[in-house]
Amino acid sequence: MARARIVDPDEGPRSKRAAILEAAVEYFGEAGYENTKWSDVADRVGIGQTALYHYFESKAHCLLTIMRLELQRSHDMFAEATADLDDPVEALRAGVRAAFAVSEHEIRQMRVLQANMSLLATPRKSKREETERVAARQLVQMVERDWTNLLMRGMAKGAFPVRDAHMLGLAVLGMIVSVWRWYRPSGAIPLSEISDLIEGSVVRMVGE
Amino acid sequence: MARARIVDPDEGPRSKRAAILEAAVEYFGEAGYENTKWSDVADRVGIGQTALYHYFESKAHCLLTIMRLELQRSHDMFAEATADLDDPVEALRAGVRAAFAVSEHEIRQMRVLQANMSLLATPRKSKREETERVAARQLVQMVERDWTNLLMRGMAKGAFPVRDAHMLGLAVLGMIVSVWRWYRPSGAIPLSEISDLIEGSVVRMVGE
DNA sequence: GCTCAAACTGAACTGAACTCAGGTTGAAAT
DNA sequence: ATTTCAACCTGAGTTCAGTTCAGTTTGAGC
Repeated sequence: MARARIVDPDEGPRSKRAAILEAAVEYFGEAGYENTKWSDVADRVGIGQTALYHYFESKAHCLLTIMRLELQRSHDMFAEATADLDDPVEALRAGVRAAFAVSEHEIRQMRVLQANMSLLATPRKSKREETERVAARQLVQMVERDWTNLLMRGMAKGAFPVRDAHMLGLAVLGMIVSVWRWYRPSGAIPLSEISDLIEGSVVRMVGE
Repeated sequence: MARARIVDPDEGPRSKRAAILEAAVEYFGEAGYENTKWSDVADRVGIGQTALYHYFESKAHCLLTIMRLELQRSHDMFAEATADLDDPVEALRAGVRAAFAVSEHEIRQMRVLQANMSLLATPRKSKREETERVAARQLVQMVERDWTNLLMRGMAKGAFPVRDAHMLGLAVLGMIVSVWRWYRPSGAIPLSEISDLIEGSVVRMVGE
């Protein structure tokens, strides 16, 4: 399994793919996907609108790519943070902390992902879009399994009371990602405080 | 305060407003707002596309109306469920249970609301849309305050340990509404089980 | 300095949301 | 029973962002 991992295209020396993705994350994250014109992204990068189609099949294809990349990052960060922690409670805490140890650009990317999550539900007409969508969906399930497995491990070890690990995992994950709907770096509350509160809440709701 | 409550227009005897809202909830909820053509809604109701504009200024205006109505409902249900419960823990449990005591139509409406929440962030160009948006935003804050106040009351009474009630309230609310992103009535898990698990989780994370 | 794929472009096309300029209908007042 | 008029509706356009087309330019590597 996990054979379907998309290999991102090798970028030529004058490729603007990375610049497009960055500009798109910024616009989609700040103004919203619907509110940003595809041509705005082109302008920001300094190319004509049609040049975008050299890199992405469509505006949606670009969005789906951003979402997949963010999901890949989330999954990788979780795995790295929890890898060599045997104590389930410590692993749980590390997982939460990793989820909030993010740069401003990554925050925007999270926001884009969360705001457009429902896009992953329905099939796409074009091949490349559908490929990205399916890959993203699989990554969503992987991230869900990351949390579920952690909880199941803890329950098996007797560190957590036995409950429906899948549903509980979804609830934990839901609580964590809900932060990206309202959090803004410019706001009054520092992210570290949010992280601490969520970390404590997760430990309490999973434990006893 | 709360003076800005929108009074929904009196409907004439042959008004199709209710029918449009119902069809729109169904389409937006099942296929997604972006994926449903405004004319699909017209077809379902049995009128020409342009007749829609007699009732709503735009597709977005209809969506915003649906969202506002759902927020109003959520707020009212919470208030009703928790009104005469003095014990903070009991009130908390009642609030969670009320959030999940919903019909299939209301589930779809929740899904529409959650999937398009980010629409409330940026101002709208047209007056009527903006009015709906602002009203919806206020209702969001009211719902947030519902939970926050409940937590603060519990903390003041010594029923819950003192923590940042606003952040905790947002976390609780985030966990609850996250269910509408994945739950489908056709799925294997009955809603009552989800409700029970969330209820327990909320009590544990808020209490100690 | 040649080559050719990568990178780009202006002009045209598409389709869904929306506007316009009226036409129809039926509840209620006369 | 007729009239009235606001509510309700329509077909024919318009608009605009996303996309396609039919090529042209660029520059890294031979």
